[in-house]
Amino acid sequence: MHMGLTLKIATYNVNGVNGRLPVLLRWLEYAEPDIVCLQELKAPQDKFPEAALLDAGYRSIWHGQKSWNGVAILSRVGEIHETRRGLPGDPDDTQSRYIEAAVNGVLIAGLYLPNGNPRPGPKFDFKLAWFARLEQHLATLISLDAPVICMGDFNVMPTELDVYAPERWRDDALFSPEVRQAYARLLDQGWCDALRERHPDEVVYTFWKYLRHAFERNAGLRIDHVLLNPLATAMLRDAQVDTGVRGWEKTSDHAPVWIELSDA
DNA sequence: ATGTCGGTGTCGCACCGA
Repeated sequence: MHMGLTLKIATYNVNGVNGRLPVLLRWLEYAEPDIVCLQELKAPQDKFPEAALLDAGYRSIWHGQKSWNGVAILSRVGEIHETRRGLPGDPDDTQSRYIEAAVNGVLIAGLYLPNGNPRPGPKFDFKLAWFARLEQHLATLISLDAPVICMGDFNVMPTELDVYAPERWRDDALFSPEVRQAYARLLDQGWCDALRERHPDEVVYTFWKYLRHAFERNAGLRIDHVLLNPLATAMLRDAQVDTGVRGWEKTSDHAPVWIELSDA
């Protein structure tokens, strides 16, 4: 990162990048993020709206997949130097859930962690295995001599404060002890949960189901997270959720989350 | 259990995953 620079970096689970394109473009214009990670593209590799995003001022790299998953990194502040797509450790994992790139002197890791329901079951086992691979990989990134930002839909509520009705989520794959412990181990590695760092005691949600007017009732969850290595943590100036976006027409069930980093 | 989306397949309504 260059001296005197401020970067606004965001993550947004769009829940279908093509069905959601008008909302995505509207949010980019409204929020003016410099770097963005997207999840749940739900688009094959050749159906990503590269041209529309270029028109909006963003270049992109993406890892698409038919029907499900899919992650992307957008930048309006220079080239995106891809360093990795897919987590190491399982050659049989074909799901597009991880993408990583160097942009403007910072390393960006964008991820979409498996949902894992129903628990118990093979999907839950896959979630734990994926989490273990993430843990291993992030251990290799935390001490890099550059700010590292690992962000996305983790499908984990880290604490009771992050769930509108904790008792109803006890057995769910998003709130199970194994998964919360895995998230806590990332923090133990030294990663800083940026949103919680800036809002220690506040109820902050990033996701509300479409069902039963969850947003209107603020029956939400905090499952989209921004993790910072120590160098990035020292530059953290702000972290917020664009909650209003969740109230827009034809919106995603997630709201965008962003941070501001500055070396000034 | 509830009930709401996008994407996909087979064709105008079913299913799946979330």
